[in-house]
Amino acid sequence: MTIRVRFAPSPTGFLHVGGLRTALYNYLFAKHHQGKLILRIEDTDRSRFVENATDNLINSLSWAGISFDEGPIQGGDFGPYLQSERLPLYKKFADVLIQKDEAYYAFDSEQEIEEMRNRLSAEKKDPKYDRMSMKNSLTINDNSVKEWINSGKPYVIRLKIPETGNVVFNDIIRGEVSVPCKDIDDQVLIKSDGFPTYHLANVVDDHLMQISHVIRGEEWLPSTPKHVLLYKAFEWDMPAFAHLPLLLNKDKTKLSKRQGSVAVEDFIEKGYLKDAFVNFIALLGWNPTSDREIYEIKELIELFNLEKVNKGGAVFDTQKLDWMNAQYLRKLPVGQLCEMLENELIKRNFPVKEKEYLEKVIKLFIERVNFINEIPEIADYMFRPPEEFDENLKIKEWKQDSPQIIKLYLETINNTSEFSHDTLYQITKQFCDENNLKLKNIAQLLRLMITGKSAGAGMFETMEVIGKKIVIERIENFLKNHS
RNA sequence: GGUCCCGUCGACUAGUGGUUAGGUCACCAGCCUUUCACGCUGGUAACACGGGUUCGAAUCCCGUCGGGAUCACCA
Repeated sequence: MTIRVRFAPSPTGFLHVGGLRTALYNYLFAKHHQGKLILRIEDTDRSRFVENATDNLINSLSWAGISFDEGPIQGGDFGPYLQSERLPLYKKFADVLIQKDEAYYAFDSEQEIEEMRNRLSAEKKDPKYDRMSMKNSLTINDNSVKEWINSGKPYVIRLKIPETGNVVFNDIIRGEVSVPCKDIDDQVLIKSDGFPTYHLANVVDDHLMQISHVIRGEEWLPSTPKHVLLYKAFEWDMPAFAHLPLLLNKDKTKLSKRQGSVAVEDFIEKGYLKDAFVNFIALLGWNPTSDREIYEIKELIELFNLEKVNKGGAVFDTQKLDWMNAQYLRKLPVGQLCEMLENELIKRNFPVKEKEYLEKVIKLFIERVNFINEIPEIADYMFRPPEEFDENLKIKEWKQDSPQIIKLYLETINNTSEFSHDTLYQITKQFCDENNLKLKNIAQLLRLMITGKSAGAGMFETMEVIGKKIVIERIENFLKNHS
């Protein structure tokens, strides 16, 4: 059997990280089995249609490196891949169900349904569609039904759930799941606007597109029995089901916008590296062994299997993601890091520096950041004079006798022609010995005057990169203002 | 509330009857050191609870509790 899986988002906005993980697992599963990955857009809800949402979805997906074998853009033998373009199909299959007495027409108004629910609630019963007390093709005669339909008045088609028995199905991740039929509602299949509901459309399409495995979020688990019943009503073979654990907020509720960023776009914007992000997401709910954290996509494909997917939800905590981003950042070639840094500098209107200079800055700071965009923040002084000086550092290091010491020191370095880390280190060390000082004191004093900050890269390396002229300028300037 | 799913350190997880319950992030301490990081070493920290089954349970069964999802003419 050839493996065919699909990612089936509805285009209602941006790609959610949970959606990305679902797509990723589908992708890994497909690639692992040399199968096909299909993108199907579930746009059967006209009221929630969002312009450009599909493009956004595809952009985020392709940023993450998830490509599809079939879909609305690349096409395929099982199209169209937009549900809104498959409308006649659903109607046809709904009619099949009516013929087989597995579904029925219903003519109730919204208000009538609400009244029914209120009545049921008052009687302490489940507010399910109360088939026999309502207006539908089960309760009114055939002629009236025909008349209603021919008159063009709105109606829906509902699935006729068996009254007794259980729906039992197997989930690859959870094992056997069983639900009593009496707890399942007569699901609307075709809405009064003629569009199918998700339930009908997804079953029909999965069948027609020959989907072998339905891999989707756990939020679909409660409605899976309806889908199972649908397959049975059509007498179709069922795909295998795998319901993925949810991605959670810190408070363990389903990951949502209210508690922080959830759009993949936001994470791209924040500067996360694609490989780091994918690596991290992949390990949220699945682990090959747990003695390793960093995996290339190739390895993920090789190792992935649904059986090892966890059952419990996973809190989406970005702390480890940040660490992982740093790991990937440090593996990147310097040239690429330079380009990234350059973009960040331009974005901030920092003075433009040549590539060689940026390379040196990268080398100084790459071990100190999780994101490239942190460099302009923590190392602004590499690009322009410090605008302020750390007060605490000043109080701690700038003593009564500091001006004299620095003046003396200034003379020493003024006389050196070679302004490299090694020579600066030697000179400073010697200077300290001669003046009975500790290297530490001078270094921190220099840091204060040249960078204004208490933390940074090695001071002599920093001075080497900034260069003699500017270093001396900054020291003199500081002396002028602090004598 | 009904139904379904789930329950190992703060977080991500390994574990499938016998382990001092392991790893990673975070946190703490020490080392390194011109500061901050990196790195290295060490540390705090978990099997929700109660019954069984068994010579022996994190692992199997039942119950309790807790958490979540879902109950639309949304997906």
